Amino acid sequence: MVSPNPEIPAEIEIPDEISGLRMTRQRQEVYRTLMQQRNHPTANDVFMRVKDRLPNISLATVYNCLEALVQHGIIRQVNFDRESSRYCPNLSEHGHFHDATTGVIHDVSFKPGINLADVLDLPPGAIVDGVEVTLRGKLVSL
Amino acid sequence: MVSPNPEIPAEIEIPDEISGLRMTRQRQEVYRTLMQQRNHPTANDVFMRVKDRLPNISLATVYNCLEALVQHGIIRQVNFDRESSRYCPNLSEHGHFHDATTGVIHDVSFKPGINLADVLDLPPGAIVDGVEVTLRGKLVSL
DNA sequence: AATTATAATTGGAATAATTCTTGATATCGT
DNA sequence: ACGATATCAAGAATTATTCCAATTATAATT
Repeated sequence: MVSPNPEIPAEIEIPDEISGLRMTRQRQEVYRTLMQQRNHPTANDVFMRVKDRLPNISLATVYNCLEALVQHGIIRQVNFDRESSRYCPNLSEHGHFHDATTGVIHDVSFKPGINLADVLDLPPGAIVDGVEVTLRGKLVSL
Repeated sequence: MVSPNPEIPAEIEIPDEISGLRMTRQRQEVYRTLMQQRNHPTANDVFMRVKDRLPNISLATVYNCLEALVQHGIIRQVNFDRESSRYCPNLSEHGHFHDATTGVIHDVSFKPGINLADVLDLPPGAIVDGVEVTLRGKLVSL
């Protein structure tokens, strides 16, 4: 069931509910923003973008929406050191390369057939349910 | 050259200088704490422990010392989501497994011969100078 | 050893991201 | 439509960390 609201252009159609989460107008717009601008925005970035479509939305609501989406496994929250959290709709298992010169964050996938747990010496009995791989460095032109 | 100060028990002897960083009394005590209690303390944890030996030390100084030690590659700063930073004197390349039930953080090393860059599809031209691998999960008794 | 220069330390104020609170709105089930 | 529940908005509160200005300690120079 897609949203019938004519105000919402159909570029990206967002269901009324995802993984049991009711997709309110605010959550839709937050989610749409992440789907459209895949450059790992912060909560504040999302807030500014969403305001074009929902001028009355508050930053607290953006935080609430992002949290709800993260909680329901619809998006991922990404942290670099102590900087503001960033959000990303790419659910495939991947890491992030943070280019120090441009500040751009690149998604980094694992080579085919690689399972991170296989290359690590985990403590016995460890059941992993979340992995974060973060690389920092420079991107030089070849 | 080790510290001749008789107030400092010799359990762990700390040089006057490490990697070009002058080891003041405060930096020594901060570093000693990390070497002795290897459970990834926060700045505040370190502060409370160091106060036993240096009752006048300030939290700002602990932050300054930790930053100086990190900057000089003497210790590592570890971040879990948006929690307070934690600090760790284990300089070998390793990741961290965060046990959700106990809150304990376990160091996780790579299996021998594994180079993280080899299992990732890095963007072309990427020069990596810092890696962080964080796992979250549970530790079950076998 | 005294003097100057430089670096480190303190304590408190300032900052920034995020969370909390409360009252208003919207949505759902009956 | 009605009451119960969930969500939202606005701003206050919180928390980790950084900044600042004044003092103290260390190092370098004479």
